[in-house]
Amino acid sequence: MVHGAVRAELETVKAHFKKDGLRWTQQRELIVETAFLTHEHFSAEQLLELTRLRAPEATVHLATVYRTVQVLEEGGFVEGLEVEKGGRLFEHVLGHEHHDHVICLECGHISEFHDEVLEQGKEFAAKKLGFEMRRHSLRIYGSCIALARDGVCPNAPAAANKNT
Amino acid sequence: MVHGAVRAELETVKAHFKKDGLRWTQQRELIVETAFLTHEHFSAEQLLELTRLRAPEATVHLATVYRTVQVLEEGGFVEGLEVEKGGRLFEHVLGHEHHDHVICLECGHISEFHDEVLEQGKEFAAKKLGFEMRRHSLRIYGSCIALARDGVCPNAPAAANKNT
DNA sequence: TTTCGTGCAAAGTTTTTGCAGGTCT
DNA sequence: AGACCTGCAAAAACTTTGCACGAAA
Repeated sequence: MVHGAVRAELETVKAHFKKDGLRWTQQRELIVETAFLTHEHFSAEQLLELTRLRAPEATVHLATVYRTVQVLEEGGFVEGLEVEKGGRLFEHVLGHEHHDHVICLECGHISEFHDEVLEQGKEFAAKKLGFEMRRHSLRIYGSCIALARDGVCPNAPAAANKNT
Repeated sequence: MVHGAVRAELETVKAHFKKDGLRWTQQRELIVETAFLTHEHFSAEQLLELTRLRAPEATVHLATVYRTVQVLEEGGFVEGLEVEKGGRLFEHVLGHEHHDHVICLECGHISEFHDEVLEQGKEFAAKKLGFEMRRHSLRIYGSCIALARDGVCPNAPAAANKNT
């Protein structure tokens, strides 16, 4: 089930592909849909699994996921997040307000937050340097919010990936 | 030539190693010295090359660099910086004031800056979330400062690595 | 039908690991 | 001597690429 906002954005992506003479294939549609439906950060491998779950009958290959995500990133539809171990994680943008990340050093869990004061501070700092800011990434590392609150890390030591 | 500040820090690192029952070998000393003498971000491979330049007679292997950098990172003597392509870059900390990074999307050049307003903003934002901040990383991507100023990217397209 | 995309497998990168011999304490 | 390190090579983990066939325009 693809609800309104996702459907609209899907059209935008489709238009973007067509504009560049790229084809809108079954695989691409599935991958993009899945990326937009996922409210988590995902690796290429996870996105593949999620896509296959949604469409077990279709054939989708990891290489295709990589290729599609690359186009999406260039188009500004998803953003990559480099992490310390393993490869990169992605998240859709889909008109989201920019947000920063809070990463638990214990379990790898990633939370998001938005702080207007910080946003203005970045804007100002970049301007002061005469630097043309295109995008930015702030990550705060420490102990999980839930860990601090409940005394328990909801994501067990071995469960850094969570896509349910 | 190892000047004062580096020498002092070297002793600190050495003490840290010994405290943990780790040995202070010729390789480790060379690698750590080199890391502290370098005022640039370096990859493991670059650190190896720099070390070999400083001590052509010694034998140092890439695996040893990785192992040493790992210990240094755990001890808080260097910090890793995940980058979009290829592996991670490192930089020594050596009592430096914390700084943020400005990365040119054209040439990959990394500049640094420090902004007290931003620092306080991060502190405040983390506190507001009840998150225990251990460290943080802010990166602003855009066009090189020098590019904006001079109209020329000082680091030619193919020269993302610069360690002189 | 022409062009582009896909699956597959192979190659590329960067980082980690097992092992046997060498070095530090 | 004993524990820890190192170089080497092989393995791992992640991503990219060449190619022949299949799908989109």
